[in-house]
Amino acid sequence: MRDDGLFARVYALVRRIPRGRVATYGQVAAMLGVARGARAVGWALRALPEDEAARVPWHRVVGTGGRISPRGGPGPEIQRRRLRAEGVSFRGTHVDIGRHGLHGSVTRSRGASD
DNA sequence: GACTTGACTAGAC
DNA sequence: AGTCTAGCCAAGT
Repeated sequence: MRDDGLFARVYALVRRIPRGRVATYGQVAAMLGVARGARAVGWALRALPEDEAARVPWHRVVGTGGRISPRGGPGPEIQRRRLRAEGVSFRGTHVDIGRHGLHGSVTRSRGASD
């Protein structure tokens, strides 16, 4: 399997998250095959270069329950604003993941044999 | 190969 | 609902 590092895999998956929809770190990790790699996913996004951030909708990735992780910068603020711009409903400080969560839309359309 | 760090998660207070 | 602790995973040093 391509060991391009977890980054490429995370980016590729996050990139195909439909607009107006959000996924959790754990969800992304699970789809990548790393059941408890939620933290690893966060690591990948933390290392997300600006040039990649331009094409990767990192703002569509939130924590469990739709909560936005406090990375200690203007990040959360921008993320929330961007999600809102996509029509995502917010329940206070958390995203209404029950309504915008991935219902299986990100289905990997790659070969059935990965 | 061991230690440290971090955009995580679930459970307890 | 907010805060703390313990457990997990991958990458960096």
